Amino acid sequence: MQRSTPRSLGPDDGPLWARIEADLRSRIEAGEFRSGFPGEHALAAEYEVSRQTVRQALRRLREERLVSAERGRTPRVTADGVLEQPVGALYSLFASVESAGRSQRSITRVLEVRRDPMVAAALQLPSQAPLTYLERVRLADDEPMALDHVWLPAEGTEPLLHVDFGHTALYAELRQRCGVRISGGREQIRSVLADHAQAELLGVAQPAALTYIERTGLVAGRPFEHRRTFVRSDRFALTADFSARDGYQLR
Amino acid sequence: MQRSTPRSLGPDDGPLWARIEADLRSRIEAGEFRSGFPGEHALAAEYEVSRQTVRQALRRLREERLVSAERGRTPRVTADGVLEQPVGALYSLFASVESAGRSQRSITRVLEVRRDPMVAAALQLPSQAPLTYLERVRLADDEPMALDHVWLPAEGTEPLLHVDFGHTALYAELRQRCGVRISGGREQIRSVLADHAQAELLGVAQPAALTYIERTGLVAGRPFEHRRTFVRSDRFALTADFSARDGYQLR
DNA sequence: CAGTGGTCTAGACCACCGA
DNA sequence: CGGTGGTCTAGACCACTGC
Repeated sequence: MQRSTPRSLGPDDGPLWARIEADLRSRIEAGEFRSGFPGEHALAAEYEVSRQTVRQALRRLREERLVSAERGRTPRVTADGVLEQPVGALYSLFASVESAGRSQRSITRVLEVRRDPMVAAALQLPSQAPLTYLERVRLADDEPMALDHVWLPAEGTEPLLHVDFGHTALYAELRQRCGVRISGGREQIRSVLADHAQAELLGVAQPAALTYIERTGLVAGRPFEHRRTFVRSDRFALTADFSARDGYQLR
Repeated sequence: MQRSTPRSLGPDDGPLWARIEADLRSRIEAGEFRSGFPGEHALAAEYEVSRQTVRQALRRLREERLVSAERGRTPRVTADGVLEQPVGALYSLFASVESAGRSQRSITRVLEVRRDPMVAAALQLPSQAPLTYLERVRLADDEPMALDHVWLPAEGTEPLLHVDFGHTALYAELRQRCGVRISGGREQIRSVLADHAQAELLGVAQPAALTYIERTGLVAGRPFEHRRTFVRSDRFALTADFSARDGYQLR
């Protein structure tokens, strides 16, 4: 709680606003600001910079919805305890179900530690590294919607083995029980034919086309989650808006 | 060419920077700035505002890549004659082919004026409105890749009826011959089974899963393009990166 | 070299929100 | 009412580019 000395920043390599942004990120990460985030005037005073510099430092944090910013309102850190901005085709599909007023639940078919050299390679782990494996059938209003396979490194995800995934979200459990937050990643979307087992689990007649989403989720820039999801395409579609202004936005 | 009087702006309803942004947009649209775009200092002088206000007005234009902005370089309008920032699943698929070093061409199967009440409704036109219809098989290295159906309002797209679409891109022709620029829109992505005709045209054995993309392109906020594309999913996939910072980015 | 955009300052007025 | 963010000004210094 320095009062008259300015907050000291990292090495003098980048612009001032970038160093302030980085400092604020680490302070947020460290859990400071749990009860309210400072306003622009306060930050300008604390860092002994102009308000424009503070605003530049806050620009990205606000774009990412990491901190709230509304005129008049008390600013807050929104990522602490609240879901981070959800992105991705999977989230989009499942969210569309809920926005249609349909209930959602899962049937866990497998939840155990396994080894799989191919998946281990995708996660950049030794081929015999133990992996937490979760296989679920996802239902919308008790109707099969998707078949979901998730692999995570067993190391660090032990608490998940005792979780009932019938109604809870994987990412929320990962965050709360393991302190791990998926920050980004890559998805590949294809269409495939359902095999016999998949058709049976999803309740579709063969032949049937499924939407296949393969996702690699990153934590701190390293692969942490490998996921394969097969979605019934007769009932669920991906919708996106695109524009020069906003790029590609899944809905 | 006012020199000592400031440039007059529209009604005094929004922030100054927003009115300057709108003014710059219309000036760009009108074809001013063909030989160089003014710098920030010049714009500040012309509008008699501070440079920060000019920078705020330019922020979106730069994000959209409508004008270039690099330190030291002469600023330019980039949308004039250059492709606008391409977005969308379709573009992503076709771009991945070219980045893999494969050649691309199309076989035009149909190019004519048609009527189709369903499509007309999607384009918000009277049900018997004439429509320019283009149907192509798209090839990568002479191998069938996708089946592409496009409908446009016939009114305003007459010049397209004499174009050879074997090697040219629809959007470029639309821009150059009809002065129309697709600024955004919506896509829906599903998986479907190929019917007999599609399987034959695409050279796949039935049953086969295809990726089906339905796109509505907007011009000035109104539907202008209705497109249905069926892509061989055994050879082509959609890939996207996602992150809190950048959202969902097709590759 | 002159011109560019990037960064930064030290003020200011205002609309809006919540207590 | 006090505090918030949104807007705006009139300067300044600098790194970089292209001539």
